[in-house]
Amino acid sequence: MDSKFTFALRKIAMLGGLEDYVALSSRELGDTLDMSQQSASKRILELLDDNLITRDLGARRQRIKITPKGVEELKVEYYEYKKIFELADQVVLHGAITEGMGEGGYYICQPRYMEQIEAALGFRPFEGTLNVIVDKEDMPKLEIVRGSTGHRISGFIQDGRSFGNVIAHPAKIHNVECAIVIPERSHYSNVIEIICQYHLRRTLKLDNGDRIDVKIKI
Amino acid sequence: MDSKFTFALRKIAMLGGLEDYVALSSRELGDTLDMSQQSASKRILELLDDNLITRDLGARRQRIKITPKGVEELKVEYYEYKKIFELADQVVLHGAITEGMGEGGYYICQPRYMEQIEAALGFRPFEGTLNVIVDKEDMPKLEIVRGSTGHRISGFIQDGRSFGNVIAHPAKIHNVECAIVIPERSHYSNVIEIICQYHLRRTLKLDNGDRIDVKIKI
DNA sequence: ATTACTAGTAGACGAGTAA
DNA sequence: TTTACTCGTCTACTAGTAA
Repeated sequence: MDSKFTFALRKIAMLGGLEDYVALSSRELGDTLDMSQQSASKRILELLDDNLITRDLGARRQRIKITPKGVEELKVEYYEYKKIFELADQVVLHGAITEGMGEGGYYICQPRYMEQIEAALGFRPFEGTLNVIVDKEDMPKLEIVRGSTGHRISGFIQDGRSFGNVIAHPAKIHNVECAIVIPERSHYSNVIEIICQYHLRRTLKLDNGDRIDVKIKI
Repeated sequence: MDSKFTFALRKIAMLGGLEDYVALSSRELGDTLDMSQQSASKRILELLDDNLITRDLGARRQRIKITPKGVEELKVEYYEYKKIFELADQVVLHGAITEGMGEGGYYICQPRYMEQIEAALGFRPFEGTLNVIVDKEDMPKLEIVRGSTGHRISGFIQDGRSFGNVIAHPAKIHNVECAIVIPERSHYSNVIEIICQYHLRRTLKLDNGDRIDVKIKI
């Protein structure tokens, strides 16, 4: 799609042509597009040719409306921008609550981890983690998270058992501050573990299978 | 801003040039912009000239990063799209034109009301209101409007008669800016009164019984 | 491989103007 | 007033090619 077409389409949308016919002379369009009346008229004919707008050519003033195809074109650009600017500072993962493996909760609740988490994130986690199965289509976004810095929580050895480094990424679930924790040497997994100051299941009344959004700052 | 500049800028952003330098040859950029290597090279020079990108011209591959000015340009477009597509905060009432009761037109045209309306809505209403009988099935939507904030137009007492508070909700009929006005202490009614800068009946060629859509921002 | 110059050309634009 | 044609100009593109 030629950028000058979507540019014109966007301006028509801003003038109200998205949902309804809008009275719009070629001179007016030319003014908003910063071009002559003649060129705007030509642009309108091109948009008509490409089936991006329809037009009701009245006696005095034409009325223009964007077609469903035109709306789709605009949405494509809109979603491009969304991707650009929402990926810039946060990633939103969609998924479903699942039962904890037991493992993660025990793991992260070691005092040596807890102290560091409190220092890094500003809260002392509730004992236990909330586990979320990330939607398949959001796995690339999870990889972005894995690739980002986060806060490193150093590992240690205790009672002959080795606890590895963990990366904590600050996040929010329904505006509740939390963090997702990922072992530094993690294998590929579609389950993420979330720690929080509060008991998330109780606070947000979550049950297994419930769907949630996890917003992660990166 | 020329649309072809923001187009190129957007593609560079999608390739990762928003936050960091991204290795991007003129041929690659040409491919994503659907133009020749030569034109892409020229486009890069133009963007540099306009201070929209900076560039680290290494021995083998140049690396490109969008400047703060370039980010601003992109954000302007992003917010334009947001405005276009998130105008979904509206209620559309369907109904039919009816004869004014006379009452409303006299009521709202009091200068004390008019001044406030002009200040709140940005237009001085034409004297008289357009009355619309709202479809029965849209009455729940009308209740949503009544429940929303709107602009309060304060009442007053004049010539021993009391004029109560009125709530004005900005609206559009076929893309013409207007507002529906509802007395704060209104009884249940399926007729709404609409004020507008223009004579709506004449401007939109409306007769009693004609059906219209009223889009109300909430 | 790159980047980017020059030269030639297609097409985009605006002025004039008709309907 | 509109919309939109023709036509001349000038810009924007690509091909060829140098560095």
